[in-house]
Amino acid sequence: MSETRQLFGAEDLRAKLYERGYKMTPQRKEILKIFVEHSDRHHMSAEDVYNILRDKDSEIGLATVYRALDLLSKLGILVQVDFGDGCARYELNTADPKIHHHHHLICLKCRKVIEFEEDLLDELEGLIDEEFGFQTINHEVKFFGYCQDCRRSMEGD
Amino acid sequence: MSETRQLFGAEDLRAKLYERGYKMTPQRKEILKIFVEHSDRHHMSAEDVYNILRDKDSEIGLATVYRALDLLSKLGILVQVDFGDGCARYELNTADPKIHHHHHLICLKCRKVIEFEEDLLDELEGLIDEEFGFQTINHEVKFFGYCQDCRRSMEGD
DNA sequence: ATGGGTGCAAAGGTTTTGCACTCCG
DNA sequence: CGGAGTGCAAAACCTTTGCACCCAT
Repeated sequence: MSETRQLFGAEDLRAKLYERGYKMTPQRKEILKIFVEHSDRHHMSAEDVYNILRDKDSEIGLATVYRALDLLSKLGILVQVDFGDGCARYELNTADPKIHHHHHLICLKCRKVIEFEEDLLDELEGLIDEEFGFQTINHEVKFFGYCQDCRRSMEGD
Repeated sequence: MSETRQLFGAEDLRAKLYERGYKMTPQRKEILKIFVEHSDRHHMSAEDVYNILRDKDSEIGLATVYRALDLLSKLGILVQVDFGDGCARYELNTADPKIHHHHHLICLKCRKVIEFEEDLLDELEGLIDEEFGFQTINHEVKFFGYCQDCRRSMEGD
């Protein structure tokens, strides 16, 4: 009875892969593990993951990282987010679809990303289905602006 | 007394450019004109704009298109949006900051983009300033999912 | 006239792909 | 075993940059 185990284990991965006819490999396991271990350090790019692997003396190639991130996203284990900084980023998708609605404040000056929780949009999804017949799988809300620190440092302008 | 003139004219552009020390050029005028003329066909990429220019036998180079799109965004005339399809897209920023809050429904299957208006988030910006001291300049809301057509065509699955 | 702007081509960065080899099931 | 998965390097993309020339101001 380990339903409230931590985030996402190797067996969850195996099951999800098997479900769709993919194989479990050490590479996929290792890459997912990095996201679980770095669940504090959200939204990592392929390069970020690759660098962590190299630090660990892993032999996993960059192409494999890209392929794994893509696959894990398709399986709904990761979600891709894009902060307009020229590379795709990924973060763990928490299991409960009602929980993963955190959003991002992106500072246009220092590029810092602040997260916040907000479930305000759930009701909106219902309206969107009614009006457009559109079934929302995931949504993404980003606020671009200036963070507290940068606002202070710009006061002189 | 032409305050309610159409979208965005050459003189508005000249003024905005001058204001920041940039020059008015035929290229910049032409590129903006494309957005005004194609205000129905939203969110165009640099390549899209370049192709329209080529159809018109314009000599404007792709690098100039990129530079102009970047500049027009900095001036607040265009806004950059990203649908995760590998290239940056741009659309006209309507003059009134309270009006431009339309958002996007992006179909994961056919890549169609549906727009909808929703000002629900204005109140949220106030809360964000209070809580994080973050000053929002612009926000972006995207719903990823399946459109009506694709849902129908997938019914067999 | 003069400094910003342009066009071209080359370089840059991220992501994808072809192919031989490996290894999971 | 057999086919999916991997690693490497090359290719493919989108975007930026260097440079000589051009043209708004």
